[in-house]
Amino acid sequence: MTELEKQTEEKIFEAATDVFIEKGMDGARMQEIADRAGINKALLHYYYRSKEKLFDAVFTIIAKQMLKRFAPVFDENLTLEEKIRFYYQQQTDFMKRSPRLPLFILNEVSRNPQRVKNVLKHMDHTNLLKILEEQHGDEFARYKINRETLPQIMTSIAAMSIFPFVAKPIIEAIFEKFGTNFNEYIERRVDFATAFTYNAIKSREK
Amino acid sequence: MTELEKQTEEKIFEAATDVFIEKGMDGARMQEIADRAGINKALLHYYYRSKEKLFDAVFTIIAKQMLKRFAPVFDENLTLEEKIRFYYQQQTDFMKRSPRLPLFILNEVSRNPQRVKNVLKHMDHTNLLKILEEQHGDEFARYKINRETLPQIMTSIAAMSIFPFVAKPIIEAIFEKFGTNFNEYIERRVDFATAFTYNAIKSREK
DNA sequence: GTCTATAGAAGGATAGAC
DNA sequence: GTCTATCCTTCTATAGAC
Repeated sequence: MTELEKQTEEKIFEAATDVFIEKGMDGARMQEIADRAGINKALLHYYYRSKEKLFDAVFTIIAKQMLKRFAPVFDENLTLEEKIRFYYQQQTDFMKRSPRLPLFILNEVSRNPQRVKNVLKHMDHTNLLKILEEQHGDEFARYKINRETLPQIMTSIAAMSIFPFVAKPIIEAIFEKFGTNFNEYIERRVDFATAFTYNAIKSREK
Repeated sequence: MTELEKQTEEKIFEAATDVFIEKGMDGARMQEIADRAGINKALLHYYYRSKEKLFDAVFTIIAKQMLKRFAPVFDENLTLEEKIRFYYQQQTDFMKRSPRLPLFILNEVSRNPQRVKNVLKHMDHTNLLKILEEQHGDEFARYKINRETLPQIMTSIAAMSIFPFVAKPIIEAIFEKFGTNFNEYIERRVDFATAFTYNAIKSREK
């Protein structure tokens, strides 16, 4: 593959990424992707046979990149509270730069649930739970974190960080009526969510 | 307006609601709406001039119905904990019946933020904050709930209840690997979220 | 590998008969 | 009010020249 080929393919891929995230699969137009890439429609089909295949390529890469960012959560040198904070920080930083991305993924995954399975298929997940249990076994016992409550806690943490960006237009509209500023709210989000979550977990102790 | 007219218009509206929620504005097809309503495309345009206007009608009604369901949260006979539980219960019951609805709304609102403002425009919102402050002034003081932390708490509560349904395909795929069942998880969600949230709030006391 | 031109299908919208 | 037939635009995809 020559340098020029790679350049073109990459330009197409980047343009497609932008347009798909902005408009979704159904709303995206091959013409717009071609325009943004500075080439014509025919060339899109030369590199990627169809809109569907182009979308799949974009979606797979994006989803895998998102997953990769959170491996450091399993860093053993962090306390449980630090892990929680680290996760919130990573998510928030990421979504401040790509605010439309979470909704895009939720959307397309909902329309085609098979996509998630394809992405997760090649991930080493079997040990993640064990790693957490080994690193924080005593805390898990003290706070009654088990195979029943851990899913509740983890989805709550994901929810707390992702939802504000997914529901941004609604939150902004409501905040406007009460004189609250969305950006200031986000600036405080990591601190608040970390304390809120960790306090909730700690108070499970009896 | 005759009974038959109303019947047809309603059949169209209901079919459109189903299709729009399932496919979104971009993915929906007038032909499919006509088929499901048992009429032809021309009649769609007779009642609603365009796809856009049909969509607007559907979206406005749905959004207003959703908002209406939560007025009882401001019932003065409930304690703060009961209010939180009531909200989680309402949301969860609602989304168990219409699981695709929250993502639909988030999606379309994100693509056209003006829609939220149109829906909120006719709502009496100015007093909601005052009502809450009057009913729970002492708890607000004790737990340091103010105009800065209340938005954090309320978005957290919304997140905890809505996110599991919005991210259902992802959560299900991950749960599957760990042998967790989504429906059982949801059955426990109201209890867990209520305790989690209320504990987090209480632990703000110093 | 990249372009122009166009095929072919689908979708929204309308005209006109009943 | 409801239908059939059709217009017109838009979109994906391909053929063929360079």
